[in-house]
Amino acid sequence: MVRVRFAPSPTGNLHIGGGRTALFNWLFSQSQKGKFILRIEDTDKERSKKEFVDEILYSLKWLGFNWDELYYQSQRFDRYRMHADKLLKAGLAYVEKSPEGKEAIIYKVLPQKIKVQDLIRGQIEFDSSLIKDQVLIKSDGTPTYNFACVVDDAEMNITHIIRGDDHISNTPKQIMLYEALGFALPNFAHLPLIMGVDGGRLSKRTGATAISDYRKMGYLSEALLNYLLLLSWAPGDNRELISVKEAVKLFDIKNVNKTSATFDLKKLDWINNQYLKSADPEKLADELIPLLEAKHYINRDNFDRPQLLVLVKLFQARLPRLNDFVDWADFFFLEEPAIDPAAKEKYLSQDLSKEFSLFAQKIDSLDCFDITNIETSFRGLVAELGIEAKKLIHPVRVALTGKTIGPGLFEVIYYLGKERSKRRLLKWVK
RNA sequence: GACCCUGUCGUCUAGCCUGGUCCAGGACAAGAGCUUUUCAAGCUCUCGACACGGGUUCAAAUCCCGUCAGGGUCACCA
Repeated sequence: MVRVRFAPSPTGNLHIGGGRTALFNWLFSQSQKGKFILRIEDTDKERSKKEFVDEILYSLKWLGFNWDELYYQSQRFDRYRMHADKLLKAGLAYVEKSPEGKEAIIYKVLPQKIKVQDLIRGQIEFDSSLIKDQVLIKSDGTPTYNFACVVDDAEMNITHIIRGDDHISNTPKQIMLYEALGFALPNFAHLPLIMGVDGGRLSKRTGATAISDYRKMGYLSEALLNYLLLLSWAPGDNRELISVKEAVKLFDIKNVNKTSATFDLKKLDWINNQYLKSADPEKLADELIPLLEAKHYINRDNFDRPQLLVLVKLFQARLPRLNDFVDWADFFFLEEPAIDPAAKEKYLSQDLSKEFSLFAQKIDSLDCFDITNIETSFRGLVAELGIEAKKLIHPVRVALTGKTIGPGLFEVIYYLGKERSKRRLLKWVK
């Protein structure tokens, strides 16, 4: 039975790199019909925070990673102590006293060659004479990372350790401890790191790093997962859009790339748009309701849901991020549209009183106010005036929406309604 | 500095294991055009890479060596 674990430290939010590590662990466990174990590495009492634990669990749930078991290292200190004492008794470790008289337990590193068979990188060799003695239990009684990690992975029967590249140099240290403790070695697989656009480590400087921030910005979890997947793995047939569900079937850890990848928001936006296009409008509406409410565009308990669904359908094909809807569709909710100054300059700087009032009259006199009739009357008007349709379409769009971009004009007029459309047009009639 | 990992279009990648079908394919971005209505949507086209140098071979992106470059790690943080 395959057992993998994701072991975040609650000293910060779940970030992109952590999310990606969780993804590959989860993917591997699912593809092997194994177990996915979550272990909170909260041995650092100073830096570990309950709020970060909550944030990490929340983000993992949002991504859809359900765990089979959950452990906290802070509840297992007696296990680490017990194994450290064992090494002490066996003469493989020694005690060192600090000037204040506190005792730490330190593992004595013996010179040897250590070989690791990495599932992604192949064989890696280390010379342990380059590694200094390793602290197992610090003088404050807490275990060090490498020690707690080995004890836990062994006691939790972890079969495959899938983690970031930055842990490669921890691997020989951990292997020595496995052997000293008499534990069987697990398999190792080191994923390439994700870099920021500046080539360095992904950091807040190079963009948001917390998974929850991506949710806040309006990315769908399916899209983020698809993007993260593509960052170091490809199904091999030139496909870019692949769901996690499909990936589970096709995944083979041997096909994971070795090269570190740069996190590129542009492609994430594109993938997100692809998912937004085919997303269920009902679900998108549910996500949007709190955002629209925050802007006071709607009242949660009293708004026209069918109307919102219509708007979602009108916009979803062109949104890079779901949140853009709030700004792009604002003119449906606001009493007066916010006019973009550049758009006004470009399309409303000349006097269109005659054209606007004629069009207002036209739509006012429509017996059947529907998209087809609105377009027919508009086409009739520009024919009468002898002008090109686009000479009037753009100014009308700006007057009604305040923007130069958006869905088709006649749909906008229809959903805005006869009265509001008229009022917004006549506002520009002198 | 030492040790370790990695090096295909600006970015993500396919191909590399099992050399020839690759004057290197796809996607994002960018640029151009089309769309009797805009657009961040759609369609079409264009630009653009095997890090460098040696070697092996009839033949190398693919195998070997070296160089260079980028990254990671060297904590009583995880």
